[in-house]
Amino acid sequence: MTNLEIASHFSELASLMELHRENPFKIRTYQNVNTTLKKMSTEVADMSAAELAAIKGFGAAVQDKIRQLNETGEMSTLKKYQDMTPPGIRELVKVRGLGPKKIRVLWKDLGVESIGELLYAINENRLIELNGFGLKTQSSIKEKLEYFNRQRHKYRYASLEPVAMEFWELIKALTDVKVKWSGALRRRAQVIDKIELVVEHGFDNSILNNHEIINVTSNSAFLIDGMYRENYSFEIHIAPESLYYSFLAKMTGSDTYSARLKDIDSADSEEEVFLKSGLTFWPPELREEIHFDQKFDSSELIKEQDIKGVIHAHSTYSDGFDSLKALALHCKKQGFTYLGITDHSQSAVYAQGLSIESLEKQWDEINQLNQAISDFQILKGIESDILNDGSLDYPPEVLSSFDFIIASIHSVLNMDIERATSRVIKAIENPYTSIIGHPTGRLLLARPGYPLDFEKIIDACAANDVSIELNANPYRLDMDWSHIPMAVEKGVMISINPDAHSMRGVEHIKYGVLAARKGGLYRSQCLNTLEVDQFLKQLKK
DNA sequence: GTATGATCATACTGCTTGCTGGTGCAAGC
Repeated sequence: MTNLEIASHFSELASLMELHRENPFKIRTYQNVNTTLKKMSTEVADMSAAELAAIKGFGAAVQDKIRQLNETGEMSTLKKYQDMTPPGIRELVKVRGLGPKKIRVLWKDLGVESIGELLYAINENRLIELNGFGLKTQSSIKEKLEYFNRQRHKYRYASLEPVAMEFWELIKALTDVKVKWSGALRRRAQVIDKIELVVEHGFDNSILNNHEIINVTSNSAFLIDGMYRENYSFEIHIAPESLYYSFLAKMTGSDTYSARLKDIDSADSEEEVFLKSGLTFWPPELREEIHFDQKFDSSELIKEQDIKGVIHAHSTYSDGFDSLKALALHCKKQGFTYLGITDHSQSAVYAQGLSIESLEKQWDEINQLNQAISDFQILKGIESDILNDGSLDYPPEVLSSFDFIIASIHSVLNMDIERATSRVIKAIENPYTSIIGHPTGRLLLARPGYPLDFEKIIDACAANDVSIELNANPYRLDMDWSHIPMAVEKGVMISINPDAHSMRGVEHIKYGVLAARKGGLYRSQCLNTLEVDQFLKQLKK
């Protein structure tokens, strides 16, 4: 079992125990196990018993539960709490903004046992009779449930990618004809609802019947759809004879885009289809509406290997899993030439944000490491919280000591568009701000983020020489790729940042690069494709 | 349930916000 899978078991256990009012310290322990597992760079399945026992917060009971998961795929304690909780209530626990205390009241006092029943009760105005509930709480719960329902049965690209790869390999092994990804998956959309494949004419659609992990729900001469491994929808489109590449190109692009492509008989490649349709060939990720009439030089598009520096990473000084030294050595080994370390600032108490004293300690260590590690540089950065009024949370004399500053919002995420926009603009106008971090605060499929007037944000960045982060964490991918053309047009540089909380987190850069390519970003428009000297020079411009 | 300092007992990120009910609490980061 992977760390992420194990982590989700502990996270569910903690939530269910909270719902059943168990010992809060046990709950805290399981929540900590969840966060630790998500940050770790080594799979616990590959670790020895002694190595597992050495991890802080992993005592005998936790080790035992991990062992059980790895050996049987199940955890008996979790099973016990699952059996005590109706399935609909277990689903409610996953809705953001609705905590265990409120859910318990809804379940025990109102008798609600599912999302559907809860929405019905809200429509009958029945929540306001409950203790601790009022009209505002009722309508905010309704909003959150509706958002949750809209996002159901969708996947973030990073979580679907390995499954889609596995499915593609499985189909390829069953047939001799050509098979390729298509649709939103091939366009590398950040949120996707199904795996789509295009297969060449001649595909024998009976081979999927009675397959143990593929469940076909409808099967015609042109389209097969069904479920893979119980919870992944798929569609297999069968190309008409001699039109494989035309069909593939059409099934990959968005609707309006595909309408411009012609049926080219017996084409040997997608490039030929584009050429004979009178269009420039674009890689799949760019085949979206908003690029319709734009011109791109696809050889200039950013690639993963163009990124020179790892910007935005957390170490054990705040809430990261790995030490500063381990992170730096890892980045060097991966071929990067610099690391911009950005632990949390002092007001981020929940993430052990750095006091001024801890900052000085970190700077001493950075100086020593920079002496010791050759051909590599660690830059002194910080992810400074943007406070409610838009100010940063260190005094100017401290802010001026950093090599660069990422300013991000981590609290009060519910401002309206005017207040949120002016808050961010004030942070952009701060003379010490270099980069605006995860600008909208969204979490894909979980939280929409606060509303922002993005044009004003981009204008303010252009006026103040501030770059915008494309946070590469697959849950964020924030800024959204669709805003990249506007930023680029106004000369604002984009920094593709992993927001790494461990060595492994550095890998997320690849998802940021995919999103940046969707936005049509060239390597010259990306801040951290610059070598370290140019990077620093660009900041000081 | 775990870590720590002393052998069983004790402490465990903390602050802000907004809602509800007239001060306390849930939820979020």
